[in-house]
Amino acid sequence: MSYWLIKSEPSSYAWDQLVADGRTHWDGVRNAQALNNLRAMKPGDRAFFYHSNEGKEIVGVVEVIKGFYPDPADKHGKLGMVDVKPLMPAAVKVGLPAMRAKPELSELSLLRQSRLSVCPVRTHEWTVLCAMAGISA
DNA sequence: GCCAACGTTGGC
DNA sequence: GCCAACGTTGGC
Repeated sequence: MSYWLIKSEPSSYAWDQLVADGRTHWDGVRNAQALNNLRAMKPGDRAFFYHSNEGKEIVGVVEVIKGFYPDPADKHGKLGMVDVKPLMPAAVKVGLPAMRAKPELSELSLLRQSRLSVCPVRTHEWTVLCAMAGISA
């Protein structure tokens, strides 16, 4: 099982919306590197749900319930999506400054490449972040 | 195939 | 609202 972090601006798709929907297609990813990460997602993988721009914090955990499949609207066959469902909210939201303050997270993809919308998370990073969020996932 | 110009993302 | 980082586009 792999771990990830996916970003969304709350003004376009917030955690509460995902909870209300029960599941969603994670599409609209165009960046090549983010798409590569998306392609590597497998059912059962977990991802932090991060609110960018507003909040700038981890607000929950999602589970991948369907691995990468192509976007039928894309004629070039490059774009695609995965399906995710909410797993649990963060008991404590984890903001950027808190993450930066942790030496264990100095290599965190989110902190190193702020514009990458789908980031990998190492196992030890996942563990640290779960502890900070007050959850066990 | 290089690189300048431009667009977008996202933190501040 | 500004700007840094970075991706993309297009002229050469």
